[in-house]
Amino acid sequence: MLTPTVVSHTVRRGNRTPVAAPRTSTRCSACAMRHLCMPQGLTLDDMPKLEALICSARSVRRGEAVYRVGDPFDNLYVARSGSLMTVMAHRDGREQVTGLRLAGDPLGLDGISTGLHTCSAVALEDSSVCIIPYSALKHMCRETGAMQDRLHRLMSEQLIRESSQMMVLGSLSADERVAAFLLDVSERNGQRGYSHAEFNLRMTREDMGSYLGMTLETVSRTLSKFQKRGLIDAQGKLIRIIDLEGLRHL
Amino acid sequence: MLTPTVVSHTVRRGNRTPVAAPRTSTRCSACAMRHLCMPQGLTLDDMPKLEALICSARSVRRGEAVYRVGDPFDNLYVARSGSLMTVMAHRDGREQVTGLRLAGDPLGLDGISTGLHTCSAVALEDSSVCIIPYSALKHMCRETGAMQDRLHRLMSEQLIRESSQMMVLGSLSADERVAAFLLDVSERNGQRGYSHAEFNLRMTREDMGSYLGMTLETVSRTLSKFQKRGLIDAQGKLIRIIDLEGLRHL
DNA sequence: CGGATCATTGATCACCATCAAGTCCCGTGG
DNA sequence: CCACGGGACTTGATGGTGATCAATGATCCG
Repeated sequence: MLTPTVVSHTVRRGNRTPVAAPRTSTRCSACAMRHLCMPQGLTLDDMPKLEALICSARSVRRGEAVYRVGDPFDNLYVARSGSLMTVMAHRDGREQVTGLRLAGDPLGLDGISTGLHTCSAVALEDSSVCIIPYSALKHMCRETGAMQDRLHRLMSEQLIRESSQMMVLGSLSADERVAAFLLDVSERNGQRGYSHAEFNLRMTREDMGSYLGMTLETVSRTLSKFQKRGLIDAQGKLIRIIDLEGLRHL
Repeated sequence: MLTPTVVSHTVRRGNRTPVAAPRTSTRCSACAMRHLCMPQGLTLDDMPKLEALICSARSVRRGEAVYRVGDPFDNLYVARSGSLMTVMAHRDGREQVTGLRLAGDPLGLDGISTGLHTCSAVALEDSSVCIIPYSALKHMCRETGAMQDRLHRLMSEQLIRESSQMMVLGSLSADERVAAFLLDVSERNGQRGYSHAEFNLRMTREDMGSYLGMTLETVSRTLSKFQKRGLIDAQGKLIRIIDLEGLRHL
């Protein structure tokens, strides 16, 4: 179902991306803190502890991986700017996109159970991620209940997100899948203070197809169909949702 | 894609199951402890704390739900005997099986993020589950690192399990899906000390189809095909795997 | 501009859903 | 005990959705 050309997501972005991209690494306590902790209301007393969590940032160029399948797990990450996707592989080499991560979304939680990453996280555009050493985070969770809550919630949210995607893949038609995907991205964009109606989807049609369990041709055809029906306006990766309700009703 | 008859999993089991089944509730510290904690090696010092985690058991009859979509989340559960499935619903009422839980598997982790359960957990046969109050567990995780590790690992394992299922749904053919499912059940059965080769699959063909994103007819046909090829021997719900390698190679 | 990737659209075909019988199995009641 | 009834399962026939193959057009970036 997936074409062999998907096999290496780092390479296929073309020769533009050098194998070893420069990694700027700067202190960035405020960043992960805001996303990982603040929303749930830490007390002022917690702030010093919070500062103790060593947290740096890292840039990833388009097509580059934050981590790959099989890499040892030491850190969690939080997308800070840009967007990334997670990719998983079968034994036989077939790959599938398993998730889209926007700013504020966590990355790497899957590595906790075995100590190895079971998927790769690839940047869809030049992005940056916050690095959160897992051991430090664990330590902090034992001191600060709010942090513990926040981590549990993050994991649980991720579980729900994946269950929902299982439903998309298991019971929706091609049209419904594409619509559901657009609505999901729209909503998440809105939650981040951007437009519900217009966004730049950095994934290729092939990535979308892989994520939605269909071929790139069907994705393209479906988007064209939606456009003809006046549901969306798609100019390549730039997508504008015209009739939100129409999309919701199929 | 899913027939309307799936809508109510509790009712459809027939009139045999009374609406309100009796719930035996007994102390059962040892049970959840063993599954949730012991494997990761708690020290002897931890045992008293462990005992403090109030944990009781509950019986669920075939077709009955441990919890339902929308129920308030207070407890985690661990399947103790029998087997259960998790079921999720769309807005429009369509339902899909999202997971199969055997003895030792956790239930309810999805409820942490919102405080409400987002799926239902329905018993596939008369079963029992351990009840673990989440607040007590949280408290204990802050005292005992081993417990914290264990909980994180459970959640992470669940994430991996769901990602894998996303791959099954997104990139495998009908034959491959059924084979993957049989191999998964076989392996998990083996891990529990039962036979790799022979097991009683309590799900109906419809449940399997729902879980695998296909119709019950296709499930049935696929199993028949496997039988003709000498890969398995299926007598209704009793399934014996004859050629494990054959299944692995498609 | 030139080369490669990405996207669109068309034509054909295969897989699997759907519809439809008919059988098996089990629990219940006559 | 056997007949009955209903759900579960199997199997067949047919059609539709989406995959596949193919060719062209758009876009991006060096």
